[in-house]
Amino acid sequence: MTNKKLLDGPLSVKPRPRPTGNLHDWLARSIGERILAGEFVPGALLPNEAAWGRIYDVSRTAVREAIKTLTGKGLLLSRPKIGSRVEPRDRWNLLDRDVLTWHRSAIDRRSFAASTQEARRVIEPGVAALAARKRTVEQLDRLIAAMEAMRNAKSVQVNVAADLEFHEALLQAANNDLLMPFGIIIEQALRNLFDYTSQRNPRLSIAIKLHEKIVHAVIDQDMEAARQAMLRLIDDTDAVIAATSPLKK
Amino acid sequence: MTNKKLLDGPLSVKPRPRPTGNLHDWLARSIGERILAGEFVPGALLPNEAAWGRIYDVSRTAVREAIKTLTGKGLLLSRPKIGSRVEPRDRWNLLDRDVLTWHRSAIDRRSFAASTQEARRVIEPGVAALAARKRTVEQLDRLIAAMEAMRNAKSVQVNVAADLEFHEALLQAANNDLLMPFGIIIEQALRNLFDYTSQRNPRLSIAIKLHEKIVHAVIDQDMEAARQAMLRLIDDTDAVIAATSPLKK
DNA sequence: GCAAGTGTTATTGTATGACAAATAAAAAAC
DNA sequence: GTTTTTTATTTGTCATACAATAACACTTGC
Repeated sequence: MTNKKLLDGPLSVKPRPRPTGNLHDWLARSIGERILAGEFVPGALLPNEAAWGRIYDVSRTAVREAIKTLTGKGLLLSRPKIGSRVEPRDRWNLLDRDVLTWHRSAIDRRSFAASTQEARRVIEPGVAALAARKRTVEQLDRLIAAMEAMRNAKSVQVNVAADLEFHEALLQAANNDLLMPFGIIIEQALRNLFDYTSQRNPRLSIAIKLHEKIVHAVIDQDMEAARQAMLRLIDDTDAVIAATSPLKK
Repeated sequence: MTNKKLLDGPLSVKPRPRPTGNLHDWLARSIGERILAGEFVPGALLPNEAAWGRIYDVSRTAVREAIKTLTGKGLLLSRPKIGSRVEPRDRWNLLDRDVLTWHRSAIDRRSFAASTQEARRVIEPGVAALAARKRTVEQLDRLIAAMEAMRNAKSVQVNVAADLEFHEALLQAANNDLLMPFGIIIEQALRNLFDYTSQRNPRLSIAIKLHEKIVHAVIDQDMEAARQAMLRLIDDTDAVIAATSPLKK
């Protein structure tokens, strides 16, 4: 950091808790978080590259690479003489791992949980039905193994991992590339749920039974049964969330 | 282009049909297409930055920015001393506009149509149901306006645009951010359908009636009716696709 | 006044060269 | 054989210079 041109006045807007790891990654994260937090709304013009460089005391190269990363995620569009403008929300790749993480930390927990559960309710029953129809035997094995791991889990951590693996395996068994990106929502929904309960799930045995119904439907290749079983599982998750205090954190 | 270090031997692997517009955008597209086409499979190591520079006769700067773009889309991961490695497929942001386009041109039309229709069948009925429950009056107005435009359309182009607008409006009316990224699938599905028929849709009047049923269900806030109406619409689209020659192009 | 062209200027785009940091792989030491 | 050290390769970061683009102000001609 031999950047001589430090901001010398009161215009120095932001602190710079200089990080670990790659500079451009960290920059992309910093700027991305600020966009998702609403500091720069869609249509707004960002500070220009040189300004970012001054704000964070980094070279224009690093700034540009960070901006390219964010552009790749659909958050920005840069044009000469104009600058970098925040894209409309419907262009954002909200299912990108990073973007979803920033989004999650920008909104309150409960409404995030509500969105994820709502989205799961739209998609996962159909995924379960597809998996029931199209799964290969290898994919079925993976699902059964995840079920087994869930049943035998001795700790909450192991249980959560098995749960994630179960839903990931189911999604993969649906054999449709275009649905795979949805996995990140399931993952976030379950992690969020885990943050809520944070203890041993009191309904764990119920949850296990519900998962088993899905497995059986997939074994039988019964699309409707799979769909219904998944719906009941999501209902149960909603119940767990509803049972936690709305004021918690 | 004053790059003196041209490849001088028979190792010069690729042509360079130097493009229009931004170099790094074009580079990202070129490399992205090659990845989606399977030239570099997940886990494979890409040529290093300097090599790309030689291959396309561009500076390392441009190469790095292109790679950052692709990394932002989840296709790559770069590490010092290693290089840039193609990420596993489930990390790819397949719902990114660019990535989906590259994917589309990398696989054959029919299987792309099959995937998109299958995905729509999973997602859109639930979206229609959600929209029926949660739409605001403004959102309903937008939906009705799209319906009107569809009814009055004099050309295929206008009809397709209205159709896209209809489904986009419906998706927006579902009021769930996490579902918005799926809009790109619907868009691609409809565009693909248009490429198929490429003429005036012989079932146009049927399609319009099916869309109207959805509108009425959303007006009535009848979730089940909306779901069923959407399912019937997708069935109809499948029928149109099935009616076209499997050998066409 | 106003339309059309013309120049000015702010911003991103591209190139080059240099060095830092990370780390896999090879070499050396034990 | 195992551990440690060195080396080499690749990405990461910086600085600087200039090109390309296009919004905006300005002139010019009518």
